[in-house]
Amino acid sequence: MRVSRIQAEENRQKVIDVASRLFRERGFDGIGLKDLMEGAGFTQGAFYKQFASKDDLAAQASRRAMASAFNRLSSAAAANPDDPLGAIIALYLSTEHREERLDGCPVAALGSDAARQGSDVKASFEAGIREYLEMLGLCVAEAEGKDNACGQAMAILSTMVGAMVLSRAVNDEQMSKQFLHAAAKSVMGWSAGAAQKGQLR
Amino acid sequence: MRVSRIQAEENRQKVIDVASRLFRERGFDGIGLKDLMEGAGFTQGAFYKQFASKDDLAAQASRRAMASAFNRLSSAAAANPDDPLGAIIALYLSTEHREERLDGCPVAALGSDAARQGSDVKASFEAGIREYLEMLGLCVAEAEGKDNACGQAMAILSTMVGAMVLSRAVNDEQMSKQFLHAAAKSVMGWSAGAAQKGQLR
DNA sequence: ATTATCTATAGATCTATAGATAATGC
DNA sequence: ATTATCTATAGATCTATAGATAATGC
Repeated sequence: MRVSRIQAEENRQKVIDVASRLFRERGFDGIGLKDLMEGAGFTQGAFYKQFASKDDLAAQASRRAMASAFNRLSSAAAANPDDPLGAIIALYLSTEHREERLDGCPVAALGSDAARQGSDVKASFEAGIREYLEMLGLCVAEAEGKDNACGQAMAILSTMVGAMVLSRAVNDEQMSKQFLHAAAKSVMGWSAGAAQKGQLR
Repeated sequence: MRVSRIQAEENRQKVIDVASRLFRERGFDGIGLKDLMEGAGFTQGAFYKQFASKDDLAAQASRRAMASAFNRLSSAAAANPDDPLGAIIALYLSTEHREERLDGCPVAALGSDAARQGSDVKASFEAGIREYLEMLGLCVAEAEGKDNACGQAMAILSTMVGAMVLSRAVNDEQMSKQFLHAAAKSVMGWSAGAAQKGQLR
């Protein structure tokens, strides 16, 4: 039954990966250790040799989820050097992202929950949010000069997170889409695409 | 043990009031029927004569919470007829609101959770969000003409909700405040105060 | 007679721990 | 000898129901 140290570490990583997805889908309180461990292919008994507590896993899974979401946005930006912010906005405020809580932005999927968690989980969110802001700040500075790029990055992120939360909290598909479109239109003003079209604010 | 019909209805309302607060504080999955009923001064056994299920209470409590939050914002707007939007923004994006999940905006406190709930809870959120948008749309139209007031109301609400969620998801007090300030600065552009100062976008 | 609330409980699930098992690592 | 994972279980809690109690409403 015992596996090698290397295998054990791989297994631990597997649990973190699975948890980072299942927490986003069901919430920190919406899934138990049994389902989390079985989702990774283990029994519940193995949990406490891998993690100190459910909170411990929540903090590590949050960090992993934030890093994964950052990489997706960052890749989209890198693939569109002419308008990196436009690419990020289009990806974040898409109906595909809205439908995909499992692999989407953890702030939108778990932000309200995170407020109720301990400081370890919040530290994971904070670290990921700082990465988000750095990325957005660079885009804004590139398009518009670096005057208060940090504040503008915060405003852009707020608008995108809020629009995604709102679009997922209603039944009406039309209203849901309108939130995404209205937010995209609003934050696009900061992008290079808009700047080129003379829509600078 | 039995009480009058009138008293029974008052008791039911009391449970909804208490639940609207406790759900905001602990999340839909973070508090059980026993604590909810005891918070209202009853035992758990009385629950199913008052409500069909926990989901049923969640939907009714969400509606109550949205109505209560709308009233607070609406009152602030009415008390400042010169700049109603400015008053709403100042109240929503305050550190007091951030600290007060229990009585604050349910979208910020439970938005991520609502996405995982059934259509009844989402209907409650949707109805409240429509009230929010109507109020914001009127403010925008008043200050700036009614061209696309609805879309601007959606963008403003998205920015405010997102900033509150973000400000509650991090440990760093400075960063938390910066989200509120950056969002306020961003959405203030739509207010009458800004319009009077020639800061129209 | 009806019923709002109570006490009590069923049956499921939750987090966490204990001890068994079987493979690794020294 | 150590230990990663397993089975099993403790003790708490969850949603929901059943039956008792005592007051209302006819």
